[in-house]
Amino acid sequence: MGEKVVLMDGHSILNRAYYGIPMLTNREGLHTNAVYGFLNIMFKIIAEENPDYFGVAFDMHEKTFRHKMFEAYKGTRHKADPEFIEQVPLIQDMLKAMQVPLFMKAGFEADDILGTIARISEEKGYDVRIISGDRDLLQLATDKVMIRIPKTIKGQTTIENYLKNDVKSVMGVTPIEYIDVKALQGDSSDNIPGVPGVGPKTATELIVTYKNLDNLYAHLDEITKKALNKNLTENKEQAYLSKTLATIITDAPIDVSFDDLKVTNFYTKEAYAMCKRLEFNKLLDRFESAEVSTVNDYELKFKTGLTKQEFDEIIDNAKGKTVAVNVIKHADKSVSGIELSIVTDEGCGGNIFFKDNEQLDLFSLGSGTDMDVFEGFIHTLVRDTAKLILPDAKAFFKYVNAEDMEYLEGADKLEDVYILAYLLNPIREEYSYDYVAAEYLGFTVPSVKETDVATASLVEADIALRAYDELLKRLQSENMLALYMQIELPLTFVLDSMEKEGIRAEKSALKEYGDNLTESIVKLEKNIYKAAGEEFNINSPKQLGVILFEKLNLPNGKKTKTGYSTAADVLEKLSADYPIVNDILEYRTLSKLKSTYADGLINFIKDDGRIHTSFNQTVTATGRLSSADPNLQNIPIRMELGRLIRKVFVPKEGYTFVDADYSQIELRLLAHMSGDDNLIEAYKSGEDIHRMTASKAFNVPFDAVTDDLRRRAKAVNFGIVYGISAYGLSEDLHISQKMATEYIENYFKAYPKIKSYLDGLVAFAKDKGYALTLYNRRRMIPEIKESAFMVRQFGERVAMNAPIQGSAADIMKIAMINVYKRLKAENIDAKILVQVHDELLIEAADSEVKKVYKILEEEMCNASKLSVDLVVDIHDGKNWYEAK
DNA sequence: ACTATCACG
DNA sequence: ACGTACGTGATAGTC
Repeated sequence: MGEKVVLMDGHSILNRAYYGIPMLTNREGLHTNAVYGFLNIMFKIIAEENPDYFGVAFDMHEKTFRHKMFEAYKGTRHKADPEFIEQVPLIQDMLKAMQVPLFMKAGFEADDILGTIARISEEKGYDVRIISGDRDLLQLATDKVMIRIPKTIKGQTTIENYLKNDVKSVMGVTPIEYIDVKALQGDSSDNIPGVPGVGPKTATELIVTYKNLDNLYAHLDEITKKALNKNLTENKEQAYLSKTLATIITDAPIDVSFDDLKVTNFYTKEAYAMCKRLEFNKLLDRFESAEVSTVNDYELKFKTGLTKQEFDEIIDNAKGKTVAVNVIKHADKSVSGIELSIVTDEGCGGNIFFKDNEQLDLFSLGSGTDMDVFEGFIHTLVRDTAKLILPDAKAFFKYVNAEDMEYLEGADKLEDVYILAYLLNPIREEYSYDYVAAEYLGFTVPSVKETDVATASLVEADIALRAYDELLKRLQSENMLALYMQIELPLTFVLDSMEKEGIRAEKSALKEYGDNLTESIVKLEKNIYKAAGEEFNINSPKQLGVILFEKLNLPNGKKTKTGYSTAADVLEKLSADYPIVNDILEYRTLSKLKSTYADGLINFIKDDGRIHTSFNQTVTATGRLSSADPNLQNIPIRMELGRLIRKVFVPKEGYTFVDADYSQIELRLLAHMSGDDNLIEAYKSGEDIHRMTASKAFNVPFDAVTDDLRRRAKAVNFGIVYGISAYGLSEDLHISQKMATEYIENYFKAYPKIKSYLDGLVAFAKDKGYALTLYNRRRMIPEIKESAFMVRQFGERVAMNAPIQGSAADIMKIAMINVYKRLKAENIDAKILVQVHDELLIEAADSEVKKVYKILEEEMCNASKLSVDLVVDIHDGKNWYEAK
């Protein structure tokens, strides 16, 4: 077997990949789908061919010399997406990093380079494979030169292979004749004019008969079709010109050194770093992990697994210093315990592991001797350091006792690195230390997967220490320092308090609620099976779809990617005519309540009888909090049956729930931020805002607004806040898009400044790439610069929504901090337990309820001074149901 | 790991 | 023509 040369057509494969793979972007906002697809095709080919020589050819520029000669035909060539163009240098850099030779030559297309190298290779007796997405290359096929055309359909890549004979059997002409076919039929994407009126079929027929242009024109008189004959005659010159354009040059003046083409090692450290940067995590497996540590300048100088004595010394050394501290609870199958890592600003650091035989409980640390030592270390770190740099302050607080927490709150010596990173770009999935290292320090560091937990926790501390200064600087230059110092950082203490406090939930009541549900569910199940004529899994949308739309033949409206849609809005349309559908809807409701709430919540009730959720501060794109494990921000309320669950949330004995929620805070913010006089006046009048909107937008006297009209106006108000679209509104109100458009126009007529305000938000985001809230919180909107219409429109809606939703979040956070501080300062026996975006739930000693009302009212209303008043509704009760 | 669905603001 | 309201998290089923 001779040696093998594999050549890739860079642009064309990149282009195939671009259109074949869904859009991907990395955290820098670089588009990477084409690069990713290219590499996958490349690896597949290399695995199949195992070549001795490998290279990739690129066009020098979008328009090459040969085509510049014929400027006239340029018009048909449509401009490539910027998202594609951006990836050309990326793949070239990647290939260079992989030691793959690139071929480019001014004045020649990639085709010419491929043709030339293929010819030389064949002359040397090598087998040649050319990988391209372009059938033009077929003219290069011989018995030794195979053209391979990959096609990616639904993620599956199949490859068409053409040797000389394959071209003949598939295209009907030989590779050489194929040039003349192209000359006749033309190719608009390649600016080859061809002969008017001659398409692929006629062109092939003609060349099959006459073999080439010369012979065709020599026998022109044999062409009996009048129009065809005329076209060929009149466009003879253009046909020959087209042939020149279509012919791939095989003797381009390029130096081909087969030494350079020799395949060496693709998996270099540079390539590894690039894959990391582009976030091609699946490809990283191909690299030996030994490369990792040598990728860049990062070096971990500290040791893991220190003894108590060794760590003692390091802690001693840390006194009075700036220290990064990281605590990781580590629950492996074999060992459970805590990793404690610290790094000081004077180059000292280390890690120690505290083994715990029993399962660690966050809310009551074990009392073994090891735990005593651990607690001693934490105490010293809290009290005796000058500054604490924490990757995740709230997580750290879980290991700090109440007294030390008091001290910390007053000490002003904290930085939270992940909050800093979150504020700089809140749309990240996560803020892991390897992200911070790569984004803000330019280091590639081993991720937890690539190393062990101990090392990872130490690296995390190290990165936190190295990064916080840079992060603060960036925050300052973006005018976000106040947001960080006055809102987010103080809030960590409030959230910590809420999480530690938890909320009491009655296990027995929850159990009873669940049992009642089960009874109803069983009955519904029976009905459904009977109506369906068989038993099936009602929870499976797939099986349900088959039963409803195939077996029972119900009229089906919408479809999803995977099959029939059985979503509630689809089923609701059918429920009037088919009783089974009603039962299914009810079954859905009940099983949701049972699985997520009744059964779900019971597992979260701890020994103290309370549920301790996590309020996440670095999750949402807009600045809101989120709640998880369990989510206490989506406890049912809209339907009575679900709402009853709130009765299991109760205050401890002698205490009462006080619940306060902002009235229409987002709409009030819209009034303030847009400065629309009509909306501001509407609020100042104190009238029902939806009724007012209906009256103004639908041109009806205020008192004549019907409930239905009010409902529609309310939907428009919501729509405005979401970043209005006629489609969305029409779906929501079940009206035509035309009607919805009319509603929106009327709305903007009623509130003219809102229109210009929203337009301004979109323009701002288009210009800057982000949106801002009242308190300078930033939301990146990369979508707004995309060329894909849908994506860009989404970006525009986000640009309208983020400032409103985000400002409401800012204000609520300020209110939380102030309420928290007031309760503390005035020594009131009451604690904030839960926040639900515009609502605060407080557990107050019965005797303190009145004071708590006052504090909530004052602090929530005065959290921000707007041109319309902030209004708060407050209730109290002996459970969450009553208090709301 | 991904999709569909549905609970909340 | 494109085919969606903004922001979350949990569950069950499917691959």
